[in-house]
Amino acid sequence: MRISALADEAGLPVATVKFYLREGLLHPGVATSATQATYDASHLRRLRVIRALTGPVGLTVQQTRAILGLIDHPGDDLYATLGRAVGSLPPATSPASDDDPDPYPRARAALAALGQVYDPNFAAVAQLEAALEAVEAAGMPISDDRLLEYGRHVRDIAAYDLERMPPDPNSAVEYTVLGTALYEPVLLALRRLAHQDIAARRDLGPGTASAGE
Amino acid sequence: MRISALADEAGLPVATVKFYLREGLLHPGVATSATQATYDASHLRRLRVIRALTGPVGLTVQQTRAILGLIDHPGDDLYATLGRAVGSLPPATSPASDDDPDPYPRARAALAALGQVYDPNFAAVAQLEAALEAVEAAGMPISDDRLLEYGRHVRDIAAYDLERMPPDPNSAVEYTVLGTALYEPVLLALRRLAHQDIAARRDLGPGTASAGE
DNA sequence: GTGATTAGATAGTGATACTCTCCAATATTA
DNA sequence: TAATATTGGAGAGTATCACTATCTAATCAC
Repeated sequence: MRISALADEAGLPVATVKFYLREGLLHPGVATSATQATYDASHLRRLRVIRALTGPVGLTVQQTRAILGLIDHPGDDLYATLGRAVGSLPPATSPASDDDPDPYPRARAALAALGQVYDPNFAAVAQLEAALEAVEAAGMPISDDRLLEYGRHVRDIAAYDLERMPPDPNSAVEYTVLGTALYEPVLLALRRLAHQDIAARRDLGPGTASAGE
Repeated sequence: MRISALADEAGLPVATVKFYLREGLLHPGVATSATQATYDASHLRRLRVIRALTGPVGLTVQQTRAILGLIDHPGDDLYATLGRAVGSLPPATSPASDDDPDPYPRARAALAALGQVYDPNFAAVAQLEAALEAVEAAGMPISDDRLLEYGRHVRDIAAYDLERMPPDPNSAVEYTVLGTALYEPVLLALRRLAHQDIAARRDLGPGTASAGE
């Protein structure tokens, strides 16, 4: 398969495929001469993953490269690989300064309330802190009750995810890393649809709301 | 309060505040002369919302303007306003062509399985379709079982959200629109943390995984 | 009255994700 | 075999975005 056929199959301009090659997102084809290389199904598959990550998931090329790198060269520790994967996902957070004794107070409190491990080195902790800061600053702080409710459901979802991890180590990394990233848009779309569905069923006009938090 | 004081309080450069004024994200202050205007707490509050939306939520200035516009000028129908809000949120989707009899087959099937209303005009339906297409293309299709599991939990979360809607119509719109957008990063961070927590508890190395889906 | 500040407008910047152009070498086809 | 098309590779160009900087005339604070 030559580059034009590959681009056609993937539904992309040849220039874009070349761009991904240059950026190291797509592995090179097998060169058959100075001006020719052949590509196979693995390239097509990779292009589809790239488009999924840069599209609905909304990753930049840099972030996509980081995620793909983890899949291609997983460490021997899935827990650590998962941590690195989350660190490559948006929203990007800056590392906390070393001399701050309690860099993520909101996240720490939240995780304590949920009975979960608090590891300040995990990127998602910084992401949670930033998210909690933002909702607070925007005047819509999250009550403990809401946090517990969200946490409980989300934990069930995560448990479901991990129960279905494939046994093969390489597949496990790919499943976990891609699953974390790819299923997020699905989850958000489902939540938005559930809001709509419930609102529709209650036939809520602006004056027919119920009690506050 | 003058613009420099406002910028200081919000922790932003004056140039950025001016930019938001120009872009119509921030309402103008009260002009006291040709070269002076005063700003108040409402401006500070608005700046915090803007930063929350453009930061962790990851909206562009355009999308932020659309969301703020909905809060400032809500229609008299919360259901429709919610629809417009979701349409302004990423990921952006292009409208389906009118002559396509079934533009969102995956989303339609998913909603049918969940027993929820299918409304092809709702933006989240297109978003769900795009997300499902992407996971499929990436080689990690979602099983019906997983969809049901996600849908069930997410629906409970949405029900919790709507139960706590404030009674006042204007507050209800703000709560619903901002709540949809602002709580999403929290939810995603919690899911990532739950993955980590469960992985840590099981002390999962690469070889210690369980059964596949 | 003098130096700082402001509103408002215009232009510049740096990052990002492509997209285009060009070239010499090679492949395909008539 | 000759004409035409395609390719790999490299470089430059483009469009968008979210600021950021500069400038000017007016006004403020001391």
